[in-house]
Amino acid sequence: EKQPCMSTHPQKPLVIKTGVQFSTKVRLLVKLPVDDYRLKVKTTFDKDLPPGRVRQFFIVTTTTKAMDIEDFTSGCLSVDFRHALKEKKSNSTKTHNESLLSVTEELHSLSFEAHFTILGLDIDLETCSLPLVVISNVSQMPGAWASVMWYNLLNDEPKNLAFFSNPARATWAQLSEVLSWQFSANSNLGLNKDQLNMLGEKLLGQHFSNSDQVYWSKFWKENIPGKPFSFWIWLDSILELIRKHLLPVWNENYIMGFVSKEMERSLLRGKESGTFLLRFSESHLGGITFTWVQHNDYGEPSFNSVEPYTKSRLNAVHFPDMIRDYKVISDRVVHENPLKFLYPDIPKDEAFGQLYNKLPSKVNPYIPSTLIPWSEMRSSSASPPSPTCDSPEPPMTPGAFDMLNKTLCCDMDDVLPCY
Amino acid sequence: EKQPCMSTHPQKPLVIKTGVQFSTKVRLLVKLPVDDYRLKVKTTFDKDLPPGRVRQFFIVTTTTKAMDIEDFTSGCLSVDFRHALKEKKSNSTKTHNESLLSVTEELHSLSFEAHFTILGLDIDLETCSLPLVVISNVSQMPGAWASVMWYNLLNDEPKNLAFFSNPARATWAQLSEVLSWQFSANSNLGLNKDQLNMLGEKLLGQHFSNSDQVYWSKFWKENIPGKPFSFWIWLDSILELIRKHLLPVWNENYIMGFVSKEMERSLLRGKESGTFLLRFSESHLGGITFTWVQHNDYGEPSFNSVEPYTKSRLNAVHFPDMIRDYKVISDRVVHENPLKFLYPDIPKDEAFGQLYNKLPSKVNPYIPSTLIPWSEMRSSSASPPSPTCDSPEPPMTPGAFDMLNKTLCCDMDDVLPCY
DNA sequence: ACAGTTTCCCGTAAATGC
DNA sequence: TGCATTTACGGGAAACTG
Repeated sequence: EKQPCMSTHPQKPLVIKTGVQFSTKVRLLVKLPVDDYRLKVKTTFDKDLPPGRVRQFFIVTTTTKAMDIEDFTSGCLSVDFRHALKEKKSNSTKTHNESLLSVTEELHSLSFEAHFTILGLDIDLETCSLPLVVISNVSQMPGAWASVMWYNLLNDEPKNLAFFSNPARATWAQLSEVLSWQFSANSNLGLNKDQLNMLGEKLLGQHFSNSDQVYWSKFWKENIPGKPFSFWIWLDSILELIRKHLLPVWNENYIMGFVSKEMERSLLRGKESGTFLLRFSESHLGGITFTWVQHNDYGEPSFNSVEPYTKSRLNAVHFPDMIRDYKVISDRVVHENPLKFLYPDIPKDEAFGQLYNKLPSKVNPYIPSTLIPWSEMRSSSASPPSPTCDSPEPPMTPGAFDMLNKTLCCDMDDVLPCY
Repeated sequence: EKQPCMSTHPQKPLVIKTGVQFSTKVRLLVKLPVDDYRLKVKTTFDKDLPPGRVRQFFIVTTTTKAMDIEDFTSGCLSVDFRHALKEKKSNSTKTHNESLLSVTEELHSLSFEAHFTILGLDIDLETCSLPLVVISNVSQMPGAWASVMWYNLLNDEPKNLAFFSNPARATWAQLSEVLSWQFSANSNLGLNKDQLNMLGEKLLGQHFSNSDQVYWSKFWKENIPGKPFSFWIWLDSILELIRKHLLPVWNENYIMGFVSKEMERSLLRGKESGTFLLRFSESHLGGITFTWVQHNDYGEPSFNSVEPYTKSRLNAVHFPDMIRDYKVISDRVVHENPLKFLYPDIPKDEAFGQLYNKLPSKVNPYIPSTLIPWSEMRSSSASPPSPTCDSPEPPMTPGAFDMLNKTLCCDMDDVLPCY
């Protein structure tokens, strides 16, 4: 009969951080015959304390408020709350050992009650929020949001606060839809088939089908083999990177993002030298890199990926400007920007032109100085470079790339062996 | 008889931010005959509310606590408090108009009381802190600290909470000592005569003496002519820059810092090309720049200052590395780093060598990429450059500097005209 | 409308608890 | 001791308030 709404973190409802205000709204969906009746709603946190809860919280703000007419045409009654939660420091003897759940898997709820008497009848109204996750620091947000997504994707019983003691599995068909939705919820663009395919391989291995199941632990708890973070922590770091630093570039669909290194190479192999694509780092949290292809005199391709840019660098330099200004220097000569065509064949400035920041062209007494992204490559001593300074745009020395490829082959972590 | 101590912000005692804990300690300096007596100390904020106070605060934590034996050898009694303050939202009618003082000029106090009876005598003990400034955001810290310094430098009456309704003036002799102390309190190095002289000229004009007086308003309230900030706000931004980004460089005395542009040029004029010095920006808050001298073929010096580096860039790149890696590029040729000798004649690497960050030398599959500070200079079309690429370290083209000097002359804000 | 001031709350670092 | 979780609070930005 009553319908509660919750609003906390803008895009992350159902997660509540202690000490941070959140709003709730309760609406009475039936029209009472007496609309001037002072109908009081009382809010209770964890009214029916579920078993296995270690932490207890209470509402530090007003818990009781009278309903009011929300909309004069309908005469609907509603009430808005502005709450905040605090942990009850219980010196309880029960330790965390009984539940192997982490705090972000602990589900809570908010109950709303109202009592009134009409025509001699005592009426009790009660409603309850969807399960909530309570965190104490934003660093717990990724885990909390993972729980909210997983619960609402897979739970079909009502108010199943013990869901994570035995969490259901998601089929890839279900999960991939949610993942794409996470991107479209944070931007204007979801994930396409190819991107989802790469993510599916990451979770399920080379050959998988839509009906394959993903375990909650594989999604959130267990680290990706060889990496110090789980699948969702990795993916969420990318969502945050997009939100904070790459929104226009992502919205324009200029970031291929999720592409395996095998695929990356096979895509770039046949393209013109200087063709590049943007890809999220699989080894660093919240990193983006570009890979470009360069063909040597014999037409053999080599692939180069720049060290991923993370938020600390993107705070200092605008990402499209990085692409515009990227320089390779060898032997004191600044080579032409090796990034020429965004895959498949869009001239760089045509794609990114409208995203560049204006250069500070104001006349000022200082020599303008910026931080530019650059890479220094040393040519191998066997083939000393002869930079053609007279040429306005000297090509990269093949020697530099030979050397580079040798280096690249030393580490198999994030790069394919060079054949 | 009792001696209170206050501890708030590490280096900024007597400033209290609402909602942030601070500690106090009260020590009984006389030894009472009964040392097991439960002597309770009560804390009150603004016990004797001074007139003209618009804001009222109260202590949200424990205000009363029993003294304890601090030191068993002396048997001294003392008590430690951990307090926090909150504003009393008084719906008082008195507005802020009666006092033209800003909140950081409003002085408050903390009182400590204890009562006991001994041998039939009622004894009241009471003591009180030095005047306090209460702020609600760290952005008010510079103003608050200015008040604390000025009060403690110049007030000689006891507990003069109305001090800022008619603040005394400081002689330059007094003030310069305090300013130097601010630097030595934040680092290992105070200010020398030359640096203080530049600051004195900024406040008092070209010719001044130690007995000249500085007005409080000139020190803190009024903006420096032509600038959107006052003297202290400017100086404090530099203290913060040093604390957060330049501590080792400052401690080594490598930052001349406070030097007028006239002086800068006269110092560099006679020095070898590539001699540079480090100076704080006078036009940007919390900025540092380097100026180097370059002599052309006729022996005429030109001076170049790079756009000041502020915290956002220093967050991304370590300052000594900026000096090591600074590059000037013209016509696709990277010139030798123009910074060679730290004034007067210390080879750059000898001075900064031990301050450089290690370059990430780890082998990884990515092309290492860093942000480098660089300036691009275009040579004038009249004298096309002929970069000598065969020379391992090509000198800067004179043409580039001619062009640059023309540009420099356009703006008189922060640079001298070129003669 | 606006400037001075406070509130809000993220994000890093430190402290705490198990 | 190490890891999980909470607390602390600086700092940027929004909200408030005369």
